[in-house]
Amino acid sequence: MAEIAERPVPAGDRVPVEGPVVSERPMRSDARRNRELVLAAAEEVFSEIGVCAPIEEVGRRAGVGVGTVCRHFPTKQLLVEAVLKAMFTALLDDARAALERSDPGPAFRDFYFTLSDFQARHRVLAEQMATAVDMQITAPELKAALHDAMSQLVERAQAAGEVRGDIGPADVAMLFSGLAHATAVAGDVQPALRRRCVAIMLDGLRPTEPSELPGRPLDFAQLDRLKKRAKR
Amino acid sequence: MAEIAERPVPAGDRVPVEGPVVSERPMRSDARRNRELVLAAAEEVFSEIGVCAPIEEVGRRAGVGVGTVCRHFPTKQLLVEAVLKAMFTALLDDARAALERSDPGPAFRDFYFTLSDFQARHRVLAEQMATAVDMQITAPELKAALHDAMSQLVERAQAAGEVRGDIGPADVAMLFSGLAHATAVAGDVQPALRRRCVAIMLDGLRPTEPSELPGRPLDFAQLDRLKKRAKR
DNA sequence: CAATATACGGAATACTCCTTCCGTTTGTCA
DNA sequence: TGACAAACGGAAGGAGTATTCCGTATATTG
Repeated sequence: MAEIAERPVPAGDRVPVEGPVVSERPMRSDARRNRELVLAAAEEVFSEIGVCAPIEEVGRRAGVGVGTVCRHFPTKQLLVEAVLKAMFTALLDDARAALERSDPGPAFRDFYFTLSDFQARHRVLAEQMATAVDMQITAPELKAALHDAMSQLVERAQAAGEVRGDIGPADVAMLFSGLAHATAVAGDVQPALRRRCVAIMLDGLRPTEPSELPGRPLDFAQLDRLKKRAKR
Repeated sequence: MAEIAERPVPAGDRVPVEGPVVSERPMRSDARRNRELVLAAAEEVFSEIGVCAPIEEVGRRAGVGVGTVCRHFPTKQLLVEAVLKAMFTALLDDARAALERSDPGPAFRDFYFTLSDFQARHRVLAEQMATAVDMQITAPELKAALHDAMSQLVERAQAAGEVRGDIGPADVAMLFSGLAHATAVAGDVQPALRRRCVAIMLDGLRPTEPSELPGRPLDFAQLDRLKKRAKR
C-alpha cells in the first residue's frame, strides 16, 4: 500500500470517481480548465517535493483554492493516481518506441537510461513505482500494457543475445525500481552517479560470464501473484 | 534530511542528549531496564512497520507508557538514531569480519548478500541508508568507520582482480541502498527475487567485459561533499 | 440580460501523532 | 521501615494537513 494518506482519511460519502461522475453533461468551461491546471500543478509539485506535499501547495501552484482541488479529485489518493496515470502513459510511449527499434540490445539499454532520468525528474513516479500497487485500481490495463512492453523489451534483447537468458522481467523491474527509489529519497543528488549505477546494472544483465543466479526468473504475472499472496 | 519527523516538531527546551545527561548518578534500576525494553521494542516496531510507526506502538510493545518512551528519548528522531546506531554497529562488525578474510572477492560479495538480508529484516536501516544523514549528528565516527571498512572491502576486491577497477565505493553504496529501499517499501515481498538482484548487481561489478562507465568513480568523502553542496 | 445550475474559495472540521505535564507509584538509602 | 527523589502512565496540549461545507461568484442558456 503506498504511503500517500499519511494523514487522516475521513473518507467522505462522495462517490470516489475520478473526474465528473459519468458524463451527464459537459463540465463548465472553467471547471475543465481548472482541472487541467490542477493536474499540471500536481505533477510539478509532487515531482519537486514528493507525494507528501500538501494539497494546498498544489492549489496555490494551480492558482485555485483547496476546495477546487478536492472537488476535482475528492481524495489525495485519486489525485496522485491521476498524475501517475499521465506519467505511466508517457512511459508506455517510450517503451513502445523502443520496441520499434531494430537493435534490441541498445534499445533495451537506452530505454532504461531514459527511464532512470525520467524517474529522477518525477519523484511521484519513482516513489510509487517501487510498490506500484495503486494503479491496479485505477488503470489496470495501463499497467498491464506497460508490463507487456517491458517484458517484450527484455525478451527481444535476450533473443538477440544481448541480455543473459537466466533473468526475467521482474528482475529488471526490481533492479530499476530500487534505483528509482533511492533517487527519489536522496533527491537525485548526483545524476552522474545514478547513471553509473544504471550502467553497472546493465552490465550485470549482459550475457558474458553470468554467475549462477539464485532462484528462477519471474515475469510480472508471477510477481503479482506472489505480492498478492504476501499481502494475506 | 530523513523523513522521520513527518509530524510537528515542537522541539522542547530539553537538552537533546541521547540518554541520561552525562552520568550524574546511576539510573534507577527500573529506568535502566525500561530503556533497554524501549530500544528493543523500537527496533522491532520500526523494522516491521517503518520509521513512521507511532511512538505509542513502541511503548505498547515495550510494555511502558508513551511518557516513558519520551523521557528516555526526548525526540522521535533521537529514538530512531539510537536504533540506527545499534544497527550500524552490528554492520560494522560484519564489515570488519569480512576484511579479516583472505579471499577478498567472495568476502566482498558475501558481505553484500548479508547486508541485503540484514536490510530486508530491518526497514529502519534500509530506509535511512539511502539518505543516511542523521548519523552525522549522533555518531559521525561510526559512520566514518563503516565507510572506511566498506571502502577497503571494495579496494581489496579490486586489488584481487575480482571487482572492476573503474568503480568507487559510492557506486556500490548507491547500488545497494537502492535495492534496500525498494525492499523496505515493498516489504521484502520476494526474498528470492531480491537475492537475484544482488547477484546481478555483483555481476555488474565484475571485471569481465566492463562497459565504458559514464563519469568517474567516487569515494564516500567526495559523495558527502557533493551531497552537502546539493543541499545549498 | 435574467435566471439558474455549477463551480469557486477558503474557513471550519476532523483526525493522527509527537511532546509535555502532572498526579501517582516505586526504587533507594539511611 | 520510612522518607524522598526518580520514574511511571497516560491524559492534555499542540501542530500539520486532508476533507467538508457553505456563502459567493460565474458560465450557460433562452
